[in-house]
Amino acid sequence: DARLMSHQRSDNANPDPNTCLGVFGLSLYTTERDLREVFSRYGPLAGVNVVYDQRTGRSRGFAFVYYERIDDAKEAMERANGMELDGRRIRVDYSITKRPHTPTPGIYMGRPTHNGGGGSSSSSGGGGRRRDSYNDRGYDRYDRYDEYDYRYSRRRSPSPYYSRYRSRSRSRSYSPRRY
DNA sequence: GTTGAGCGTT
Repeated sequence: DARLMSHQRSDNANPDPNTCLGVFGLSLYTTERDLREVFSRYGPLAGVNVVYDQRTGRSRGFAFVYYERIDDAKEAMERANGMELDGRRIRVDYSITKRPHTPTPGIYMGRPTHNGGGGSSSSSGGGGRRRDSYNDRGYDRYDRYDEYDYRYSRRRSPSPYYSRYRSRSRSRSYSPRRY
């Protein structure tokens, strides 16, 4: 099939050039500051994010480095890939994902359809909001959340356990006075 | 101060 060779599609092995680089194989002790020092050689950075394990709080051994210019990202990719950092051979590539996922609200994601006119609401909910191929490629689902109405995400009153715990520790902190 | 495949939250 000749068409297979015709144009190269970006997949996980061949991400498209991007201002966001994924850096893998890091030492657990490599910090964002360390990464800044190294990667800012190739151009001004827009940000650095080491990915931490949520439970332990320690580095998961990879990070994302954001450049302001793609050309700098490209150069950094070529020069820093395979370099040794804190005793580890690091792998640098264009990131396939662009951002941390926005924490899932766990609730209704639609917009309230406050139709002022009050007519017959026929096709408001369903399928109309397809964007483009953006979402398919792991680009931001982010913006969608920006339009999100946070009134619906507000939590209910704090759990009874919390208040009990509070009052107990509170009362404990009152040290009984001696005479 | 574990390693080591791996694309994401504080």
